[in-house]
Amino acid sequence: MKRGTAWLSRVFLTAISANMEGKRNTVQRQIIYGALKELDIHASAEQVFEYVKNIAPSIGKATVYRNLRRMAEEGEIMSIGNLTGSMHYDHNCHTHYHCVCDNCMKIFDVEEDFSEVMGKAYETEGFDIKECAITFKGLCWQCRDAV
Amino acid sequence: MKRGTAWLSRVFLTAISANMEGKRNTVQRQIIYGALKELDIHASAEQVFEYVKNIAPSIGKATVYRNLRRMAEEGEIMSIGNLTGSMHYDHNCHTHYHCVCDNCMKIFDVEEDFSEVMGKAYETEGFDIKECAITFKGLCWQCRDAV
DNA sequence: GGATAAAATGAGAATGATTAGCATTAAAAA
DNA sequence: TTTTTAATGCTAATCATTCTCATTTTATCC
Repeated sequence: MKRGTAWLSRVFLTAISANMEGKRNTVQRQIIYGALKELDIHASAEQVFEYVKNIAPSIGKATVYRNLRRMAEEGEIMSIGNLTGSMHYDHNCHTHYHCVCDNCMKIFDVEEDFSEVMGKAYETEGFDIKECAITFKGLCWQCRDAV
Repeated sequence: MKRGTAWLSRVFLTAISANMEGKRNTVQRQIIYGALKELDIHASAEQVFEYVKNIAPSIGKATVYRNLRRMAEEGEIMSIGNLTGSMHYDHNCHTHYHCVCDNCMKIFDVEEDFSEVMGKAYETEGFDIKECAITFKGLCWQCRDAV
């Protein structure tokens, strides 16, 4: 049973709004972006790969890693390091930060505005700051009670 | 030419002040701690290993990784992830944060106090925050002019 | 000071995450 | 439809790190 992936574009016709000049909007890329959005848990590349396998088993692991990295570089999604040893991705691209629970390892959003923090470091360090990653570690409200 | 490492304790008699109950203060551990302090560049485990090889070529890579991880767990040194893909270590243990230059990849200290930031996240997220990692990326004052 | 128990070491194999190489496939343009 | 070349899907390779385990060494006990 040989199958292509063209039929999938009907299912996963995700509107990818970023700059695509010179790039090709492949079905795989759409599926991967869609999977990240569906998962909605700051998924790791491996988690995205597992999810994608159910939709299109022919998609290779390298394609998942490649697309996630590129999408992050192009600003279409956000990459989050320093959480669990592997890279995680977030389809939510507006500036925000993260908490990781030491117990359940779930990742939570922190929506506060820390722009004054960046300005502070800029002034005193003379460092031309492009981006700022803030990661909190601790216990989420569920695990705080359970542990 | 067979040599032990006992002679080295005279050279690297670093005062390790942390809780050592049940632990053994081996010569290797002292050398590794001393190397991290000498390097003073937020070295990676690999960099520490390279430096240590010059002092005591017999010290294995696993021992360097093992000791750095343990010392960080015990609070004797500080580990810094999310910088370059590998784990870095800092003998400076008082609370502070880091800038990484995108160009020269050097790591700089940020001495500001962000405790109010942590408090803010605690209040609004209900997250019991144990630690907070803030990493800035950008260009240092040298590279800003050179690039 | 020597015997003893257990923690720590050193060497290399194993692991996990990620990337590289390359022949093949398939978007977008002509 | 043909052409161009970016993107894919394998697999092997890489990199950082941890694991395994026989051997060594530290701290303790006599």
